[in-house]
Amino acid sequence: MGKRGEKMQAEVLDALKVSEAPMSAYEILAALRGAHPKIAPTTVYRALKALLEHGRIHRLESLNAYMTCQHLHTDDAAHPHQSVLSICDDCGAVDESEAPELLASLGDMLVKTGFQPQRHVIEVHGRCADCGPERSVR
Amino acid sequence: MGKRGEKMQAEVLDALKVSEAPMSAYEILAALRGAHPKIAPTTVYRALKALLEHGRIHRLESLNAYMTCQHLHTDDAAHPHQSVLSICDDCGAVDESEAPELLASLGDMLVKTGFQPQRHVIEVHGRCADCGPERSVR
DNA sequence: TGCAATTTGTTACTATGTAGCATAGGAAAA
DNA sequence: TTTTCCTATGCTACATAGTAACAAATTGCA
Repeated sequence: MGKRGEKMQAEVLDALKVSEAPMSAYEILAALRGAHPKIAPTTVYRALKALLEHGRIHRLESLNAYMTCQHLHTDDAAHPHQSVLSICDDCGAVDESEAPELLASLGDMLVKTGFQPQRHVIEVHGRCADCGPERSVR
Repeated sequence: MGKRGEKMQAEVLDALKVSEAPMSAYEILAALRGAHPKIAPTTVYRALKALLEHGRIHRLESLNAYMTCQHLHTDDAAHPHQSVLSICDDCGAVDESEAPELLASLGDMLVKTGFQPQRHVIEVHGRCADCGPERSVR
């Protein structure tokens, strides 16, 4: 296993940890420009790919953005998993929940039709508790 | 209500109906080049937006692509709804299922945390019945 | 030390989506 | 019928997201 990529991955992960909301790849790129003036998109995407494979981050398909995985990670235990992501369209905050029964019943339903599930994308848009019920004024 | 947009929308919808698999906006653009040599992306995106709002098509967030809604539509009844989309990564076919109980329990779970759901994105990647269980050779 | 493997840099490109403004054509009022 | 207005479309340009291909550098190991 190559360890050389880990420095860049750590910097990308730090950028994501600092941010409240998910970041697009190009926002990460901009954040790293300070330390690496010549950094290119390719470098960021390579780090993101590795982090995704290790389950350290999630990609938000409906936002084209990335966030850190909120579940516990020991340094060496890579554990990719399936989550439900709830996205506040008002403040941009995203929360991650596990819902094993729900995923199981979703899987069961599809298996009955002959479909073999491999990856779930479950993203719910709405308003988070902090932003409260629909306000007319934003 | 303006009716002028409907011609373009119908042509986009037809292109999607003809296709087995979902199409990207630019594939639709290419398909319409025959009838409209000078068509620009903007036009296609405007038609897609209107069709989405009327529930005639779905956007696949994890593919950046669009497909027709497989549920019945009378010509005037616009009924946007929430579906589960199962996407075959082998042949590209997408199937749409309704799962009201599942969506309800997902919603309930989030509401308990104070989150107010407004739009669900549920896309499951895997292999469809036709493509069968995992083949080593593709 | 020197070779092999892999990361990173670099350039260029493809894909996806939007802004802004001019124009045209239909609906509705005069 | 003619004018006015609203909105769809055409059009140019741009913004954002992601990838390919190859060169240069760095590390591990013989």
